[in-house]
Amino acid sequence: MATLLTIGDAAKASGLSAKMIRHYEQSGLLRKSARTDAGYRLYNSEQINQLRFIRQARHLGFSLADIHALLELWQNPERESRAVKQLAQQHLAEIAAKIAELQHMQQVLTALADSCKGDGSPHCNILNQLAKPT
Amino acid sequence: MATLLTIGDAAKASGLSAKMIRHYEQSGLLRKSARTDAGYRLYNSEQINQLRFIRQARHLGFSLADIHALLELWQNPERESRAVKQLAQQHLAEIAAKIAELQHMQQVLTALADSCKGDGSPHCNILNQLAKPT
DNA sequence: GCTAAACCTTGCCATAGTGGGAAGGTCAAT
DNA sequence: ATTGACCTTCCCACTATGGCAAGGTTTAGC
Repeated sequence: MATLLTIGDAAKASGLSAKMIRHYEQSGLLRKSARTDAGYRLYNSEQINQLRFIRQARHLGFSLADIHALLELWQNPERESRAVKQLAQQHLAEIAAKIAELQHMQQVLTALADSCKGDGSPHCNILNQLAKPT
Repeated sequence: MATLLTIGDAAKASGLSAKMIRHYEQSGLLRKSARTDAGYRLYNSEQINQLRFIRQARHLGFSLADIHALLELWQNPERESRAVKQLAQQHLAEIAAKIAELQHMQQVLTALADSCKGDGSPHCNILNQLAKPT
C-alpha cells in the first residue's frame, strides 16, 4: 500500500525540517509533490528516500547545487560512476582547502593566545599583533 | 602632517575593499569618517590602522561582532588582557569544532570515494550509501 | 455540533559577509 | 570642455536556514 506522509511526518522521517523540504521543492531540487484536496503536500516512500538522500548529502557538506547533480545521477540508470566520483573529489578538495585555512588560523591564533597572559593587565600580544602594520 | 586618504586609497592601504569599508561603517564597526565638502570619505592614519586591524582579525576568522569587541578592547587603555584572551579562546574553540566537523566529512567521504570505481559503469557506492536509510 | 490544539498553506523578513551594478556627482588631466 | 577615474547612495544577489504572521484544515474531546 502507498503510505503517504504529510510534510511534518516526512520531516520527521527524513531528519529534515518541513521548512527546508518546501524550500528544496521551491528551488527545484525536488519535483512538486502531490497534494490533498486541501493543498497539503503528500510524500510517498520513494520521495522519503530522496529526502533522506538529501539529508545525508548535506551532512557530508555537499551544496544544494551538488546535491541537485547527485540526485540526477542517482536517478539516471545510464550514469557513469566517474561523474559521481568526480563530484565527490571536487568536494573533498574544497573540504581540504577549508581545513587547511582553519588550521592556519588555529596555528596563528593559538600562538597569539599563548603569548597573552590573560590577566588583569592591559598588555596583550593578540591586540599588538592585530594592530601591527602587516 | 595629517595625510588623509580617500576610500579607494584606504582600501589599498588596508587590504580591504572600499565596499567593505563602507559596510563596516554602516554596521557600526567603524565610526563615521570625516568627509570632504563633496561628501568623499577621508581616513587618517589612525583609521588606516583600524582598517588593518580589522583585516587581520578577519584573516583569523573573527566575526564582525568579535571584531567590534576586539576594537573596543584595543582602544580601551583600561582593558584586561583576560577579556581579549577569552575572545580568542572562544574563537579557537569554534575553529576546532569546524575543523572536527570537516574532518569527519572528509573521512566519511574519502572512504566512500575510495569504494567507487569511477569508471563508465553506473554502480557507485557513494550513491548507494547516500540512498541507504540511515 | 462546537471548540481547541495541532497541523498545514503562502509570504515576507532575517541572518553573515561579500560582491555587483545602476544612477549620479566630483576631480584631475588633457 | 571633455574624458576617465574616482566617489556617493541604494538596491539586489548569493547560501542555507530559521522565524513569524495570517489564514485554512483536520482531529480529538466535550
